[in-house]
Amino acid sequence: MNDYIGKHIHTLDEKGRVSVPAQFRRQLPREGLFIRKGMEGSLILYPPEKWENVRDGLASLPRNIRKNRDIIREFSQYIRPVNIDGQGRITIPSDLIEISGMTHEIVFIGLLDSIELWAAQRYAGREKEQVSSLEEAIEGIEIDIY
Amino acid sequence: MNDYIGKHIHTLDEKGRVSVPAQFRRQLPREGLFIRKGMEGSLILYPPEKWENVRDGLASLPRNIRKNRDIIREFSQYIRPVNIDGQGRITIPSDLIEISGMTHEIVFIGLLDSIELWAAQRYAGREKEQVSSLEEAIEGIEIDIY
DNA sequence: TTGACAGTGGGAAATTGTGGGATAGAATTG
DNA sequence: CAATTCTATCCCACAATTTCCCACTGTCAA
Repeated sequence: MNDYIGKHIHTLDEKGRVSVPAQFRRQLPREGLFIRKGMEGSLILYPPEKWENVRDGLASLPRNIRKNRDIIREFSQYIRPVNIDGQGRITIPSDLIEISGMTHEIVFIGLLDSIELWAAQRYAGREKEQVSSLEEAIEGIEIDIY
Repeated sequence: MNDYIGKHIHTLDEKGRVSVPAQFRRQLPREGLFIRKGMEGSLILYPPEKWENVRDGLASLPRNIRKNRDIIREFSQYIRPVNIDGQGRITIPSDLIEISGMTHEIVFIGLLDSIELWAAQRYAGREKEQVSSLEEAIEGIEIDIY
Protein backbone atom coordinates (compact mmCIF):
# COMPACT_ATOMS: atom_id res chain seq x y z
CA MET A 1 0.00 0.00 0.00
CA ASN A 2 1.16 3.49 -0.79
CA ASP A 3 2.06 6.11 1.75
CA TYR A 4 1.45 9.64 0.74
CA ILE A 5 2.84 11.70 3.58
CA GLY A 6 4.24 15.13 4.15
CA LYS A 7 3.45 18.71 3.19
CA HIS A 8 4.61 20.33 -0.04
CA ILE A 9 3.95 23.74 -1.51
CA HIS A 10 3.80 24.42 -5.24
CA THR A 11 2.54 27.15 -7.49
CA LEU A 12 -0.43 27.20 -9.81
CA ASP A 13 0.25 28.75 -13.20
CA GLU A 14 -2.12 30.75 -15.44
CA LYS A 15 -3.20 27.60 -17.22
CA GLY A 16 -4.33 25.92 -14.01
CA ARG A 17 -1.38 23.56 -13.74
CA VAL A 18 0.64 22.51 -10.69
CA SER A 19 3.61 20.25 -10.33
CA VAL A 20 2.82 17.16 -8.33
CA PRO A 21 5.44 16.90 -5.58
CA ALA A 22 8.15 14.54 -6.82
CA GLN A 23 7.82 12.39 -3.75
CA PHE A 24 4.19 11.66 -4.55
CA ARG A 25 4.80 11.42 -8.26
CA ARG A 26 7.17 8.50 -7.80
CA GLN A 27 4.28 6.53 -6.32
CA LEU A 28 1.67 7.58 -8.85
CA PRO A 29 0.86 6.40 -12.37
CA ARG A 30 0.52 9.06 -15.04
CA GLU A 31 -3.08 8.19 -15.80
CA GLY A 32 -6.22 7.12 -14.01
CA LEU A 33 -6.10 9.68 -11.22
CA PHE A 34 -9.16 11.59 -10.04
CA ILE A 35 -9.51 14.88 -8.28
CA ARG A 36 -12.54 16.08 -6.43
CA LYS A 37 -13.96 18.55 -4.01
CA GLY A 38 -13.01 17.53 -0.50
CA MET A 39 -13.87 18.60 3.01
CA GLU A 40 -13.57 22.10 4.40
CA GLY A 41 -12.82 23.66 1.04
CA SER A 42 -9.96 21.40 0.06
CA LEU A 43 -9.53 19.15 -2.95
CA ILE A 44 -8.63 15.46 -2.86
CA LEU A 45 -6.48 13.64 -5.36
CA TYR A 46 -7.11 9.90 -5.63
CA PRO A 47 -4.70 7.35 -7.02
CA PRO A 48 -6.52 4.76 -9.16
CA GLU A 49 -6.90 2.06 -6.50
CA LYS A 50 -8.39 4.46 -4.01
CA TRP A 51 -10.73 5.88 -6.59
CA GLU A 52 -11.95 2.39 -7.42
CA ASN A 53 -12.88 1.81 -3.81
CA VAL A 54 -14.79 5.03 -3.64
CA ARG A 55 -16.53 4.41 -6.93
CA ASP A 56 -17.56 0.92 -5.93
CA GLY A 57 -19.00 2.31 -2.75
CA LEU A 58 -21.08 4.76 -4.71
CA ALA A 59 -22.07 2.19 -7.30
CA SER A 60 -23.43 -0.01 -4.53
CA LEU A 61 -26.10 2.52 -3.60
CA PRO A 62 -29.51 1.47 -4.94
CA ARG A 63 -30.63 4.01 -7.55
CA ASN A 64 -34.30 3.64 -6.94
CA ILE A 65 -33.97 5.68 -3.76
CA ARG A 66 -34.13 9.40 -4.24
CA LYS A 67 -31.62 10.26 -1.56
CA ASN A 68 -29.06 7.96 -3.10
CA ARG A 69 -29.51 9.58 -6.46
CA ASP A 70 -28.91 12.94 -4.87
CA ILE A 71 -25.74 11.70 -3.23
CA ILE A 72 -24.40 10.34 -6.48
CA ARG A 73 -25.26 13.53 -8.34
CA GLU A 74 -23.75 15.73 -5.69
CA PHE A 75 -20.62 13.65 -5.61
CA SER A 76 -20.27 13.36 -9.34
CA GLN A 77 -20.69 17.06 -9.84
CA TYR A 78 -17.24 17.92 -8.59
CA ILE A 79 -15.04 15.03 -9.56
CA ARG A 80 -12.86 14.79 -12.67
CA PRO A 81 -10.22 12.49 -14.08
CA VAL A 82 -6.72 13.97 -14.25
CA ASN A 83 -3.48 12.90 -15.83
CA ILE A 84 0.08 13.80 -15.03
CA ASP A 85 1.71 15.53 -18.01
CA GLY A 86 5.23 15.12 -19.35
CA GLN A 87 6.51 17.72 -16.88
CA GLY A 88 4.98 16.01 -13.86
CA ARG A 89 2.03 18.39 -13.52
CA ILE A 90 -1.71 18.04 -13.29
CA THR A 91 -4.22 20.52 -14.66
CA ILE A 92 -6.86 21.31 -12.10
CA PRO A 93 -10.31 21.88 -13.65
CA SER A 94 -11.30 25.51 -13.41
CA ASP A 95 -14.43 24.97 -11.38
CA LEU A 96 -12.44 23.08 -8.75
CA ILE A 97 -9.85 25.86 -8.68
CA GLU A 98 -12.63 28.27 -8.00
CA ILE A 99 -14.47 26.42 -5.24
CA SER A 100 -11.22 25.70 -3.45
CA GLY A 101 -10.13 29.34 -3.65
CA MET A 102 -6.80 28.56 -5.28
CA THR A 103 -4.83 31.47 -6.65
CA HIS A 104 -1.09 31.00 -6.59
CA GLU A 105 0.26 28.79 -3.85
CA ILE A 106 -1.07 25.30 -3.32
CA VAL A 107 -0.40 23.10 -0.31
CA PHE A 108 -0.22 19.35 -0.84
CA ILE A 109 -0.85 17.20 2.23
CA GLY A 110 -0.34 13.46 2.13
CA LEU A 111 -3.29 11.56 3.61
CA LEU A 112 -1.68 8.10 3.40
CA ASP A 113 -3.93 6.69 0.68
CA SER A 114 -4.85 9.97 -1.00
CA ILE A 115 -3.60 13.54 -1.26
CA GLU A 116 -5.24 16.73 -0.13
CA LEU A 117 -4.77 20.04 -1.94
CA TRP A 118 -5.40 23.44 -0.36
CA ALA A 119 -5.28 27.04 -1.36
CA ALA A 120 -2.37 28.20 0.79
CA GLN A 121 -4.26 31.04 2.45
CA ARG A 122 -7.21 28.84 3.24
CA TYR A 123 -4.99 26.19 4.69
CA ALA A 124 -3.20 28.72 6.87
CA GLY A 125 -6.50 30.02 8.16
CA ARG A 126 -7.83 26.59 8.92
CA GLU A 127 -4.71 25.57 10.75
CA LYS A 128 -5.44 28.10 13.50
CA GLU A 129 -8.88 26.84 14.33
CA GLN A 130 -7.62 23.29 14.23
CA VAL A 131 -6.61 21.47 17.34
CA SER A 132 -3.68 23.53 18.44
CA SER A 133 -1.34 20.68 19.18
CA LEU A 134 -1.06 17.16 17.96
CA GLU A 135 -0.32 15.95 21.47
CA GLU A 136 -3.64 17.15 22.71
CA ALA A 137 -5.57 15.62 19.86
CA ILE A 138 -4.19 12.15 20.14
CA GLU A 139 -4.96 11.84 23.84
CA GLY A 140 -8.49 10.94 22.87
CA ILE A 141 -7.84 8.09 20.49
CA GLU A 142 -6.99 4.52 21.37
CA ILE A 143 -4.83 3.45 18.48
CA ASP A 144 -1.12 3.28 18.97
CA ILE A 145 0.61 5.99 17.02
CA TYR A 146 3.74 6.07 19.14
CA MET B 1 -16.24 -0.81 -16.42
CA ASN B 2 -16.97 2.72 -17.52
CA ASP B 3 -17.06 5.69 -15.22
CA TYR B 4 -19.19 8.50 -16.39
CA ILE B 5 -18.41 11.14 -13.84
CA GLY B 6 -18.43 14.90 -13.50
CA LYS B 7 -20.66 17.82 -14.40
CA HIS B 8 -20.50 19.50 -17.79
CA ILE B 9 -22.59 22.30 -19.25
CA HIS B 10 -23.33 22.59 -22.96
CA THR B 11 -25.76 24.45 -25.14
CA LEU B 12 -28.70 23.18 -27.11
CA ASP B 13 -28.93 24.67 -30.60
CA GLU B 14 -32.06 25.45 -32.64
CA LYS B 15 -31.95 22.03 -34.22
CA GLY B 16 -32.12 20.26 -30.88
CA ARG B 17 -28.48 19.21 -30.83
CA VAL B 18 -25.97 19.23 -27.97
CA SER B 19 -22.33 18.30 -27.86
CA VAL B 20 -21.69 15.29 -25.71
CA PRO B 21 -18.92 16.26 -23.27
CA ALA B 22 -15.65 15.04 -24.71
CA GLN B 23 -14.85 13.18 -21.55
CA PHE B 24 -17.94 11.04 -21.97
CA ARG B 25 -17.60 10.79 -25.71
CA ARG B 26 -14.26 9.06 -25.39
CA GLN B 27 -16.00 6.23 -23.55
CA LEU B 28 -19.04 5.98 -25.82
CA PRO B 29 -19.62 4.35 -29.17
CA ARG B 30 -21.19 6.47 -31.87
CA GLU B 31 -24.21 4.23 -32.20
CA GLY B 32 -26.50 2.16 -30.05
CA LEU B 33 -27.18 4.76 -27.38
CA PHE B 34 -30.59 5.38 -25.89
CA ILE B 35 -32.09 8.39 -24.24
CA ARG B 36 -35.15 8.45 -22.07
CA LYS B 37 -37.18 10.39 -19.61
CA GLY B 38 -35.54 10.11 -16.23
CA MET B 39 -36.34 10.95 -12.64
CA GLU B 40 -37.09 14.38 -11.24
CA GLY B 41 -37.54 15.91 -14.68
CA SER B 42 -34.20 14.88 -16.09
CA LEU B 43 -33.28 12.76 -19.09
CA ILE B 44 -31.01 9.71 -18.99
CA LEU B 45 -28.56 8.69 -21.66
CA TYR B 46 -27.66 5.00 -21.73
CA PRO B 47 -24.59 3.46 -23.30
CA PRO B 48 -25.45 0.20 -25.10
CA GLU B 49 -24.45 -2.19 -22.31
CA LYS B 50 -26.43 -0.36 -19.69
CA TRP B 51 -29.43 -0.16 -21.96
CA GLU B 52 -29.30 -3.89 -22.44
CA ASN B 53 -29.41 -4.43 -18.69
CA VAL B 54 -32.32 -2.10 -18.29
CA ARG B 55 -34.19 -3.67 -21.16
CA ASP B 56 -33.62 -7.17 -19.84
CA GLY B 57 -34.81 -6.06 -16.44
CA LEU B 58 -38.00 -4.76 -17.94
CA ALA B 59 -38.45 -7.82 -20.10
CA SER B 60 -38.31 -9.99 -17.02
CA LEU B 61 -41.36 -8.36 -15.45
CA PRO B 62 -44.35 -10.73 -15.58
CA ARG B 63 -46.86 -9.27 -18.01
CA ASN B 64 -49.86 -10.72 -16.34
CA ILE B 65 -49.69 -8.06 -13.68
CA ARG B 66 -51.34 -4.79 -14.53
CA LYS B 67 -48.81 -2.63 -12.76
CA ASN B 68 -45.97 -4.20 -14.72
CA ARG B 69 -47.70 -3.53 -17.99
CA ASP B 70 -48.12 0.08 -16.99
CA ILE B 71 -44.46 0.37 -16.11
CA ILE B 72 -43.40 -1.05 -19.44
CA ARG B 73 -45.72 1.22 -21.39
CA GLU B 74 -44.67 4.28 -19.50
CA PHE B 75 -41.05 3.40 -20.00
CA SER B 76 -41.35 2.53 -23.63
CA GLN B 77 -43.20 5.70 -24.45
CA TYR B 78 -40.31 8.00 -23.69
CA ILE B 79 -37.25 6.13 -24.81
CA ARG B 80 -35.47 6.65 -28.15
CA PRO B 81 -32.29 5.50 -29.83
CA VAL B 82 -29.70 8.23 -30.46
CA ASN B 83 -26.44 8.40 -32.35
CA ILE B 84 -23.47 10.68 -31.97
CA ASP B 85 -22.89 12.69 -35.15
CA GLY B 86 -19.61 13.59 -36.81
CA GLN B 87 -19.22 16.63 -34.57
CA GLY B 88 -19.74 14.68 -31.36
CA ARG B 89 -23.34 15.76 -30.81
CA ILE B 90 -26.61 14.01 -30.18
CA THR B 91 -29.99 15.23 -31.35
CA ILE B 92 -32.50 15.11 -28.54
CA PRO B 93 -36.00 14.16 -29.70
CA SER B 94 -38.31 17.15 -29.48
CA ASP B 95 -40.80 15.59 -27.09
CA LEU B 96 -38.01 14.81 -24.64
CA ILE B 97 -36.70 18.35 -24.94
CA GLU B 98 -40.13 19.54 -24.03
CA ILE B 99 -40.85 17.34 -21.04
CA SER B 100 -37.43 18.06 -19.58
CA GLY B 101 -37.86 21.81 -20.02
CA MET B 102 -34.67 22.29 -21.99
CA THR B 103 -34.10 25.63 -23.64
CA HIS B 104 -30.51 26.66 -23.97
CA GLU B 105 -28.16 25.35 -21.32
CA ILE B 106 -27.98 21.65 -20.58
CA VAL B 107 -26.23 20.10 -17.59
CA PHE B 108 -24.65 16.68 -18.02
CA ILE B 109 -24.07 14.69 -14.83
CA GLY B 110 -22.18 11.42 -14.90
CA LEU B 111 -23.94 8.69 -12.92
CA LEU B 112 -21.16 6.09 -13.24
CA ASP B 113 -22.91 3.76 -15.67
CA SER B 114 -25.20 6.28 -17.34
CA ILE B 115 -25.51 10.01 -17.89
CA GLU B 116 -28.16 12.39 -16.68
CA LEU B 117 -29.20 15.48 -18.64
CA TRP B 118 -30.93 18.47 -17.11
CA ALA B 119 -32.32 21.77 -18.20
CA ALA B 120 -29.91 24.09 -16.43
CA GLN B 121 -32.57 26.09 -14.62
CA ARG B 122 -34.33 22.98 -13.46
CA TYR B 123 -31.12 21.50 -12.16
CA ALA B 124 -30.25 24.68 -10.30
CA GLY B 125 -33.67 24.68 -8.70
CA ARG B 126 -33.45 21.09 -7.67
CA GLU B 127 -30.04 21.57 -6.18
CA LYS B 128 -31.44 23.90 -3.55
CA GLU B 129 -33.99 21.48 -2.23
CA GLN B 130 -31.39 18.77 -2.41
CA VAL B 131 -29.18 17.85 0.50
CA SER B 132 -27.30 21.06 0.90
CA SER B 133 -23.85 19.63 1.23
CA LEU B 134 -22.25 16.38 0.37
CA GLU B 135 -20.61 16.17 3.78
CA GLU B 136 -23.97 16.20 5.44
CA ALA B 137 -25.47 13.63 3.11
CA ILE B 138 -22.82 11.02 3.46
CA GLU B 139 -22.75 11.13 7.23
CA GLY B 140 -25.72 8.83 7.15
CA ILE B 141 -24.42 6.14 4.86
CA GLU B 142 -22.07 3.33 5.68
CA ILE B 143 -19.88 3.20 2.61
CA ASP B 144 -16.45 4.72 2.74
CA ILE B 145 -16.16 7.42 0.16
CA TYR B 146 -13.23 9.24 1.70
C1' DT C 1 32.36 21.84 -12.30
C1' DT C 2 29.19 18.99 -14.20
C1' DG C 3 25.23 16.22 -14.68
C1' DA C 4 20.75 14.83 -13.10
C1' DC C 5 16.41 16.11 -11.33
C1' DA C 6 12.82 19.33 -9.84
C1' DG C 7 9.80 23.12 -10.65
C1' DT C 8 8.19 26.73 -13.77
C1' DG C 9 6.99 29.34 -18.12
C1' DG C 10 5.44 29.75 -22.75
C1' DG C 11 4.65 28.59 -27.83
C1' DA C 12 2.71 25.22 -31.16
C1' DA C 13 -0.46 21.81 -32.28
C1' DA C 14 -4.52 19.24 -31.56
C1' DT C 15 -9.06 18.92 -29.64
C1' DT C 16 -13.50 20.71 -28.34
C1' DG C 17 -17.75 23.19 -28.73
C1' DT C 18 -20.76 25.69 -31.76
C1' DG C 19 -23.03 27.72 -35.87
C1' DG C 20 -24.81 27.25 -40.32
C1' DG C 21 -25.20 25.64 -45.19
C1' DA C 22 -26.14 21.70 -48.38
C1' DT C 23 -28.30 17.38 -49.48
C1' DA C 24 -31.53 13.65 -49.34
C1' DG C 25 -35.63 11.67 -47.94
C1' DA C 26 -40.39 12.09 -46.03
C1' DA C 27 -44.59 14.42 -45.81
C1' DT C 28 -47.96 17.51 -47.67
C1' DT C 29 -50.55 19.64 -51.11
C1' DG C 30 -52.64 20.79 -55.51
C1' DC D 1 -49.05 11.62 -59.54
C1' DA D 2 -46.04 15.53 -59.67
C1' DA D 3 -44.56 19.61 -57.27
C1' DT D 4 -43.46 21.77 -53.14
C1' DT D 5 -42.45 22.12 -48.45
C1' DC D 6 -40.56 20.36 -44.41
C1' DT D 7 -37.42 17.81 -41.67
C1' DA D 8 -33.47 15.30 -40.48
C1' DT D 9 -28.80 14.29 -41.34
C1' DC D 10 -24.33 15.20 -43.05
C1' DC D 11 -20.59 18.13 -43.78
C1' DC D 12 -17.69 22.35 -43.60
C1' DA D 13 -15.95 26.23 -40.95
C1' DC D 14 -14.21 28.77 -37.13
C1' DA D 15 -13.08 30.35 -32.43
C1' DA D 16 -11.60 29.05 -28.06
C1' DT D 17 -9.72 26.04 -25.09
C1' DT D 18 -6.83 22.29 -23.81
C1' DT D 19 -2.89 19.43 -24.39
C1' DC D 20 1.68 18.52 -25.79
C1' DC D 21 6.31 19.69 -26.22
C1' DC D 22 10.56 22.51 -25.74
C1' DA D 23 13.29 25.54 -22.92
C1' DC D 24 15.13 27.79 -18.83
C1' DT D 25 16.41 28.08 -13.93
C1' DG D 26 17.84 26.48 -9.48
C1' DT D 27 19.31 22.85 -6.34
C1' DC D 28 21.84 18.96 -4.90
C1' DA D 29 25.24 15.36 -5.19
C1' DA D 30 29.19 13.23 -7.33
